[in-house]
Amino acid sequence: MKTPPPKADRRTAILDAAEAEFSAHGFDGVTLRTIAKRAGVDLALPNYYFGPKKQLFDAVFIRRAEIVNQWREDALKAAIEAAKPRPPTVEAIIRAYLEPMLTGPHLEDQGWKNYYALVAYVNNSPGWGGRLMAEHFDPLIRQFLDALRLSLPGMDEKDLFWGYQCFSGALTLALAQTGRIDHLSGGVCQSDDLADACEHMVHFIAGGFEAARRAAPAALPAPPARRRSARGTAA
Amino acid sequence: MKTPPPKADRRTAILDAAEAEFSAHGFDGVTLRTIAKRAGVDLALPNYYFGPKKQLFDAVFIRRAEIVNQWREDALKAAIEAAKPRPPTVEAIIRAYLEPMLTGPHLEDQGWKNYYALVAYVNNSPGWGGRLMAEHFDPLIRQFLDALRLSLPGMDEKDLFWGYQCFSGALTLALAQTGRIDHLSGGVCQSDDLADACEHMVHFIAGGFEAARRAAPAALPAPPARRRSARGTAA
DNA sequence: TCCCGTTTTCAACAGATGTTGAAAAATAGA
DNA sequence: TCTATTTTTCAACATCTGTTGAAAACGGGA
Repeated sequence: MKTPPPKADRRTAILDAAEAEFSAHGFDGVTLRTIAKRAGVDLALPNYYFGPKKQLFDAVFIRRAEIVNQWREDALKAAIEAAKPRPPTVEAIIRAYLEPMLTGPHLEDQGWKNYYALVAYVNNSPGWGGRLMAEHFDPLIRQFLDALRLSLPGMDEKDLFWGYQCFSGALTLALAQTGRIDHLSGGVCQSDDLADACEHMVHFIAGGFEAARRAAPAALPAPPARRRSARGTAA
Repeated sequence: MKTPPPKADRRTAILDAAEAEFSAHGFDGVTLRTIAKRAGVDLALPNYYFGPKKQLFDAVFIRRAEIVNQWREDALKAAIEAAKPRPPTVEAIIRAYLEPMLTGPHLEDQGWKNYYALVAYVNNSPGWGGRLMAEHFDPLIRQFLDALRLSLPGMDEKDLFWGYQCFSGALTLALAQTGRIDHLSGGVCQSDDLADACEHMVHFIAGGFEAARRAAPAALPAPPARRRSARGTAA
């Protein structure tokens, strides 16, 4: 009566259904009727619990955000602790960023896979997507950037941020689980095998950051000459 | 009478408008009325020229695909030629893949930037997006993978494909130009400065591929022991 | 048992959506 | 000019969309 009792909890049924639908078809590709039918509830019930459609989407996005953030923060602190008094390796930091999300028993739950695809969708959506990401993930990202700065002494700030952009892009595409790599590799890689993706990403991304630092022109007054050829502007 | 005369060409006006709208809001986030209004034409005209909505989307996607493919194929061949008789460096291959898209005078045209955002949208869309990408970009991608194989002797196939997945993800997020990196870096990086993104990506991605080869367990009978801790499945 | 707050259902709304057919206008060939 | 073809407009269609208000069903405390 006072606190909302978790009874048979149709709330989570709605969230699960919305999660699956939104992650597969995007915000505008999904109707409340589809969600309600999938959740096995009346059409009016999502609105009763969550208000308008956009608030339902936000509720889905937020539900698991703090959980995964906590995992990653713990992993980062553990990596720093394990390496003391020196800063951890770049690879250890990347691993702390990726492993809590991409490996572990929670991946048996299809709901988590749907959620990851949803995060990928949001991260690639211009405008409102960026706001959602910034609000819920930026604080932790800054912690990782701070750790990377310590592990990559002398690295230029611009290189660091562009490096993170590469990192984030690689992770985002992995989270999307589009099946592209399955087709391209002829089945050698499976995009829903997130643990496999993680293990490979760790090496690739760590190597990328270190190469980006090596290639940095540090504080040279003049940048190296660009080699480009002119080309027509359209067709 | 025989050939469709390109007159005042409302066709391209429609394609341009659709390109801008689809890239900003996705397929389902856009109405034909919005596109028609933006193009300054009647609502029925898109349907007259392109058929149903999905075919209009495909027409937008295809229009510039062959152009950019031709650019990249030329750049790859030039890189191979320039390095003969040895294979080109990994960095040269990555550069041939990125520079034709991300640098050059065609980026003055906002239409091209919109198109790139559209490609990012398609590449992150599960299901039908993968089919579009595969149909129009896979042949060229396989050429680049072949070149990478020659430049990375001894690299495991799985590592190569997962490396390409990282590469593709980094590029895709850059193409999306979501503005995330602007906010995160406090203005140090600008996501619509694709030439800057390109120059940094070249080093990062080339380093990633080389690190992925170094880290490869080659053909060891038993993979190295995984280090993970158990964790709860949800909350 | 009754009562009251919560949850669920039902039916309907006002507006938007993709698509179409027929009419009108423009165009080009004779 | 007349004529045949293409292009453009107009109006409407059937359907679907998010949202809502009122009624009904439920559930636990007296």
